[in-house]
Formats: sequence, C-alpha cells, structure tokens
Amino acid sequence: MSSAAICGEPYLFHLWFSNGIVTAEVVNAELQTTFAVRDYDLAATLDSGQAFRWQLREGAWEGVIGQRWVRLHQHSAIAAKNDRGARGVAAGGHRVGFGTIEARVARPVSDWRWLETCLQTSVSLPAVLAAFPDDAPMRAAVAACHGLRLLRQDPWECLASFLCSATKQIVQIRQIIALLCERFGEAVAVPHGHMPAFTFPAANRIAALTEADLRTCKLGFRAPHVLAAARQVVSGQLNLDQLATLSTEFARNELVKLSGVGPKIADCVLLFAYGRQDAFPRDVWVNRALRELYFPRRRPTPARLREFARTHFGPFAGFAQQYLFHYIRVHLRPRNGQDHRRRDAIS
DNA sequence: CTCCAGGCGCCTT
DNA sequence: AAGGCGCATGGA
Repeated sequence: MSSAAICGEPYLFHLWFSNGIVTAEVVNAELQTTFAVRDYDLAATLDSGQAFRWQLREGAWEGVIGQRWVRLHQHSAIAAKNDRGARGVAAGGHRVGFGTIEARVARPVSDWRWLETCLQTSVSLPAVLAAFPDDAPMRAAVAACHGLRLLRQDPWECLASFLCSATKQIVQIRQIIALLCERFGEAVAVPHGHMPAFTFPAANRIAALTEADLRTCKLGFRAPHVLAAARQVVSGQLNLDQLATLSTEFARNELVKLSGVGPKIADCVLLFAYGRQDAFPRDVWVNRALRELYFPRRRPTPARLREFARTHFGPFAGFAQQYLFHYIRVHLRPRNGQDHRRRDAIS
C-alpha cells in the first residue's frame, strides 16, 4: 500500500492505493493555521532566554517542537503598516494588544493543541499582569516588555537545556544545544529545500552516549550532569511524568537531587516545563534586578533577598520573574558594545 | 593577558 | 548563614 498527499486549502486529500483500488478521503489536516492572540509579543517570548532553539529567519521564527518543525510569524495591524515586524508599536508608543500568529509545519496536522500548549495562547495576559505587585519596577518592566509570555516546554528538553546553562551566556547555550541536536537528535521533516532540522535528543539517546561524546558538543563540566540525568530518567529513578503530580515544593526536592541541579535550575524546569508559576528562578540577572530596582544602594543580605523574592510577587511570581529578567537584560543592561539594544522606556 | 558568562558543589569562616 | 573557589569554554 502506498499513499500520496495533495495539499489544498483548507483540506488535505489522502489518496490510498491498495489492492488496485484507489480511495480518497478528505481529512481536516493542514500545513498551517492561525492563532488569534491578544497581548502577545512572539519575538520577546521566543527570545527571552526560556527556550534556546528558536531562530529568526526572514522575519519568521523557526523551531522544532517535539517531532515537528514549525515556522511562526506574528502579524499585528500596526506592524503591517509601519514595518516594525512582529513587535508593533502603535502611534503614541502603546503596543497593539491584538494580532495573529501564523504557524506553518512541514507535514499536515489535524490537531494543533500541541502548539497552543507550547505557546500558551489561551492564557489571558491581563489577568496575570493584574496580579503583579503594583510598584514602580514592575510597572516599568511591564511597560517595556508588554506581551512577554511564558512558554510550556517538554520537561526533558527543558531540564537538559538548563543543565547546559550554568555559567554560560545565552548565545553559548544555544550553540551547545544546537550541537546536541545536530549530532544526536533525529532529522525531522522540513519544507522542500530547507536546511535540515533535528529533534532534541531523547533521554535514552543521551543515556547511551559517553561523557566524551557530550564534551564534543562543548558541554565542558556540564557533560556528566546531563549524562547522569538522562540515565536516571531512563532507569526510572527520576520520573518526569510523576513530577507533574507533585506539589511544587516536592517536585523541586526531587529535581535538586540531580547532580548539577540546584534551586535555580530546578525552578526553571518547574516554571518553563511544568507551568508552576509560583517558581521563581533567581540567576545573576534577576538578583541584579531585585537589588537595583527594589534595594537601591541598600545591600540586602542573601536571606533578605530570598525572602523578598518568595513573598513579594504573588501567585504569578514566575511570570513576574520573566518580566524582570527580560527587562533588565534587554532594556537596562546591554552587556557589550555590539549589543545596542538599549532604548528609552516606552513613554 | 584578564574577566565574565540564566550555577553548582564543596569547602571554610 | 555567608563567602570563596574550581569546574570547561569562548568571547570581549
């Protein structure tokens, strides 16, 4: 039996050749779909250090989710008019609150929930922002990064990725993960003529490698951590599915048992993969944001800073953390001369 | 050359 | 509890 597919709009026709009989069925599978979104800044979201595999190419964001290659393109009414890309800013400086995200894949799909889940397009941002503390730093961060969202990522990919993140710049993390995928992931279907794309290597694939294999991907001292985590997942000693059933505190306790996973990486996984929005990863940037924005020239003790982070930001603390991270990293503190992204606050 | 990068683990006060 | 240091690697 063989099959051929002819893509039309909006339906896909599958032709089946079997025992000399040709049958055709119309299935509701498509190569593309459109999400209507409000308060969604796709570029900021995909480029805010929570995921490391999205690449901007010819105005669209390309990535791999699970086994699927995806290209995303955001349209907003204002952006189309003044060519400011997906991050439209209306006259007067207010970001447009609506628009669409067009998604294209390489093989037809009939169910787009996987993408809706990843992008969290059903989340109402105003409800989240309304729960943020009403103070000057949060207002500034929200004004500067309006539309920034949290993604929902695969737990294994998220855990392995952040195990690679220790003492690395984001560009370096991206490079390490790209190497891991090229060398040890599986090729996925891409549009004709497109450069190849790969899955993130599954835990059982990594578990079968050696530390030296991983070091060829420039993991350095992180290699044994990634290897050990993969082997614990394969052995069942770490059950990533079961973590979803635990309280945030218990799940965190399980994660920090892993070599190379401390409170920061554990909270990244809890926030970005398990949707625990009370998790509040504190890295050097967020600590800097907390000190400079909330304790200017006051030098809080680490215990005080920890207590503040734990109590100040409310039920969506993790969301607030992402705003602070993106705000101080992109809008307040360019780190080197080639990064001229500093701009005045949106007035 | 130096210093630092979405940390962690282990050591010492 | 708080601070120091090594760990690979690459870029400024």
